[in-house]
Amino acid sequence: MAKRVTSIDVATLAGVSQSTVSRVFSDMDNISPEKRRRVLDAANKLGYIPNAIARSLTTQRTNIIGIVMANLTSPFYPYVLEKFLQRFREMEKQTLLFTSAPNQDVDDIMPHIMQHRVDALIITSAMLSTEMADKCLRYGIPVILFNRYILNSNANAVCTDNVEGGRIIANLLLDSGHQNIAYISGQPNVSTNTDREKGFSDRMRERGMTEWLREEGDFFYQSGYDAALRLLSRPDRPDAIFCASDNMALGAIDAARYGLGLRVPDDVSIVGFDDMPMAAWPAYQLTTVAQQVDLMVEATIELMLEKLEDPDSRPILRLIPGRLVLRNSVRGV
Amino acid sequence: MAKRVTSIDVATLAGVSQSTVSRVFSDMDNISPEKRRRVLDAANKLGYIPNAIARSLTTQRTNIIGIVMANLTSPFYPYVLEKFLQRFREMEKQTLLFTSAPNQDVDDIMPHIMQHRVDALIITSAMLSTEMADKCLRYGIPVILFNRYILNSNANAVCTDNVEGGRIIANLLLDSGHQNIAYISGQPNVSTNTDREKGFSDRMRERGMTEWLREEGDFFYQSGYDAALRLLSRPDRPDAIFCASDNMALGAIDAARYGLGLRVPDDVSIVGFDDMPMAAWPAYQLTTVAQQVDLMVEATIELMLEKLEDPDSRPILRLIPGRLVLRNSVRGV
DNA sequence: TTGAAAGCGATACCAT
DNA sequence: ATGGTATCGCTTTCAA
Repeated sequence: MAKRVTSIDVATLAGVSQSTVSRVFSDMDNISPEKRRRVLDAANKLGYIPNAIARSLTTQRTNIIGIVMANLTSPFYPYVLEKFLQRFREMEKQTLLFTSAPNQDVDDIMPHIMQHRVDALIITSAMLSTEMADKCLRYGIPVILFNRYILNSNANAVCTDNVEGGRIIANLLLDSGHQNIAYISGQPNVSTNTDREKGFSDRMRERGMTEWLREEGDFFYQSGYDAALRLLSRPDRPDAIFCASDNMALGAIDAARYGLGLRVPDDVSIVGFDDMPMAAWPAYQLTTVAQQVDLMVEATIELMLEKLEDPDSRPILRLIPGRLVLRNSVRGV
Repeated sequence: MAKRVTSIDVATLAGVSQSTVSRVFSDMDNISPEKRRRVLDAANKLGYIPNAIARSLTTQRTNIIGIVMANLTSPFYPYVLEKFLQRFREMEKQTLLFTSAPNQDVDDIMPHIMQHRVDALIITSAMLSTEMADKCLRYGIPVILFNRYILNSNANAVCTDNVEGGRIIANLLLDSGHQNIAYISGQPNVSTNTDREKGFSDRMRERGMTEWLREEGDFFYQSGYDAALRLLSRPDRPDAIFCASDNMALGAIDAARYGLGLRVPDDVSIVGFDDMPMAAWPAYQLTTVAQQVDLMVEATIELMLEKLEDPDSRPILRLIPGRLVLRNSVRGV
């Protein structure tokens, strides 16, 4: 391998001190135009690229944001990741990406993350133990949860207002005259699921419903397909299904159509949650509550910057409203 | 912020030298069990986490792999990324993720990547100028292109055998008796597109076809939808369409069904390329040529490790065969 | 404006 | 097996 070029090599060639080279590449302004030119020439000639590792060691900042993604395979998250990357690029921050292994707690990978001294950490759709959150706080690393929250914890969070989203859907289905509304859940114990169900159930009861069908899913396509098949094969077949995610809703539509030969929305209305790109495809035309990803990402970054400024300010939970998107999978609207 | 804990603090508390602390955390074995315990106790008490930045500075290795993704929004790539992350996790490597801005050359972000001294770089679906490839070589950073290649360059590459894939599809459609086969292309000047088209065209001609319809797309859903709409509205409507990507093929199916009321495959057969998860959904049942992502990722990592061992070995292009997946979007098979 | 020198927090070589 | 110390490539005082 070619010998590595350092600022000393550049300094020697340019006939200046190493400090001066450093100043040029740190964008300091107290430098004579002539020396700056000489330094840049020399650097160019040698193919010098400043070493961010060494810089981080002295500045105590890496300019790297850590981001933990739980599941990239669900079509909603790549879009989230893309947005974050785009914003980070604009901010000239680098991104260290982690995935938590299936069913693995984020706690397990935290040591790896901390070793690299990221400036801040964003965790999507996964939980962090309170102890870990505290540890990060002690280390001065702001942590923002995205799409999950923990009450009474030191972790900040940005989340869609899932409870209100659930209410919106209950209203929609009841307003459009559905009588027998079923719910297909996501994984239990996940706030996105429980909140959506809570809003839905509360509003159902407020409006006089006392019982309804319910199947358990796991947010993924296949579970929606299977659960819908079970629901729609019953003698007391529901006339509407609220699925806790778009993914499951698409599965439910396919189950209705291709599994049982039913028409959507004529025979059964189906609603999702998230608004992933496929929801808009002609094949599905899914009515859903959109998570406003752009707003959520923006809020997350804003929160992160605040915490970077004042690490000890008290934790914040920011709720972003969901937006009802009417397409064509609910009859009578 | 709490004062940072360093190996010196641990050494002091444990009553040993700083070197010893370092040895414990570098997994050296020449250490008495008793001192090791004392060190670990002290570290634990203080909440010590080794600083990877400082370590990288001395070892000249970051343990970080850079990976550039062109478009996360196409459902094929998240799966690729997921695979890479999974393997890197197993190898205890971290991942620095970059996206090239739309229509931006990877060259533009290379300085950022190089600053962080990644141990190796994987570039998916984007090109690198020959000069940059050379520069990386000089810096001793192995570069592997994934899903693209450049002939006669210093860059290594892993790619599906797209030419053969194109041939396979021509054979399939001709064997099943189609007479009027159209092609919807991806972006021109992209090897994945040109190779697929080349294999397809060559085989078509070898088997006596001289002319066929062709529309230009860009690999994305909407372009497939639009192009199929144009093709299928013609008086000499094709009885089969080969789309250069699954994404476009799904668009084409929707265009046929929902745009024109045609049945797939009865009225028109449609074939894709990639085998993304949705291709298997009941709504589509898309016949396609699968890119064998697992094999490709494995080959990429293997290649990377080879290059890490011997940076000056000559560049390698590794072709992975595509695998025909027969579902239900082609009639007569 | 410029240069000299002291860190940053590890690793690794050299003694012991 | 352990400790002392030079070193990695920068940034950042402090003097000049």
